[in-house]
Amino acid sequence: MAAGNTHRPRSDRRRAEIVRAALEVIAERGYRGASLAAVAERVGLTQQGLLHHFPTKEALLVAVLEDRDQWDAAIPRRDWRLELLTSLVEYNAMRRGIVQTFSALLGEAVTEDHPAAPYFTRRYADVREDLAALLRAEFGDRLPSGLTPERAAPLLVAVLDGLQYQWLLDPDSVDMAAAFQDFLVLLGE
Amino acid sequence: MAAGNTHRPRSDRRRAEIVRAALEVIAERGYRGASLAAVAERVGLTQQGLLHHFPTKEALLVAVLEDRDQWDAAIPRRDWRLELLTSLVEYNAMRRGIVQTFSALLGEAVTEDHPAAPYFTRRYADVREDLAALLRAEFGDRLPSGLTPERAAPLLVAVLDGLQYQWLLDPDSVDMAAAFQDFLVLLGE
DNA sequence: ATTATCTATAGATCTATAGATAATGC
DNA sequence: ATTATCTATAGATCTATAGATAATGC
Repeated sequence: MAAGNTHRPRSDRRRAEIVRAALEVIAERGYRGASLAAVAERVGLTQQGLLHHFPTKEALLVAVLEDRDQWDAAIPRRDWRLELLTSLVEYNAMRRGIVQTFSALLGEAVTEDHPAAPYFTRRYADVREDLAALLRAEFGDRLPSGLTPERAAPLLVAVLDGLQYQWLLDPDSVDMAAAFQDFLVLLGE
Repeated sequence: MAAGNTHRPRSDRRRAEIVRAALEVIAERGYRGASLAAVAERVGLTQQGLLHHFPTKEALLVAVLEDRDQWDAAIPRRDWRLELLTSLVEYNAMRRGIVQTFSALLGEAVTEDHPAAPYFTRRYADVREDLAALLRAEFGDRLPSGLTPERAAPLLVAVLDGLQYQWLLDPDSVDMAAAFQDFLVLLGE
């Protein structure tokens, strides 16, 4: 029901190429600054050729956001553990591009009527909920520090995002993985 | 030596009006999305009239960033205390516009060659340093949790920034001030 | 005189539509 | 036949420059 991507394999491959190129261009220039022509050029198409696969710029953005969800879905968020978060941060430190794409999009999403705003709003609500569940599974109704899982969850998300910005601006001064580990110790003791 | 703004008071007032309008437009559309015409219209000028006061769009951005530094400088960062940070967060929760402006700029600043990137890189290095000094003054060389001030500082910055994004996206679901207070408890016990 | 503002405009972009041609898959 | 891609182009913008006019301050 959700699929429908076994027929037209050629087209699907093209779309995947375009989405990947869009991720790159958004990392470099943000969504508003990303031109369809720049994305098209990266896959050897004209801008009009690209619009055959995605009828509008916004449709391309939607595909980019869905693509990210698929990555994450490799491991259902319900099954996350704290150690998994640590390795996620370590993994992210090795793929600057993708971190930059989504940090740039998050920043833009707080401006008025941004097409990615509903996505991020929903996503963060979900992530907070899932992380609270994770913390409850790990620690019960109170963390060692006395916080409830529901109050710790937004802090966990904030640390993850906030560290990314500091790291992107100055990778040599900020050790994302070590800092995140410090925060986990804080939460857990 | 740094001043030179007592003569031409009329011009300075105009520039201040323009900077304020620019803050608003950047909050709504980001820097790349903010057109000089939109800023000009807000102060009753043509776009070309605005360029008399700021010769380029980038010069206007620089003025916006300097304006922010002046706000902060009302209380020198060296004199900050933890309680002051708490009231800063409470204050920020009452001025969404300015938070939105700088959250949008921070997001854009991680894209390539963004004119605000050097500003944020330097600023965060400074803020981390000053917050480490603050924590050392408050707790000594080890926080109660065992962290050094230098390791706690980037977490503090990350929580401040990260909470702002969650709050901007969904103010009803995130109590910025309460969450920040929770984090301070975590740090201090 | 100097400063502030305006009109006119060059020169780049950008997204999206229309319609023609080339390539692919039954 | 259908899908993919291209050329041509409309219609908006955008920043910045040039040069004229209006307002201000000695």
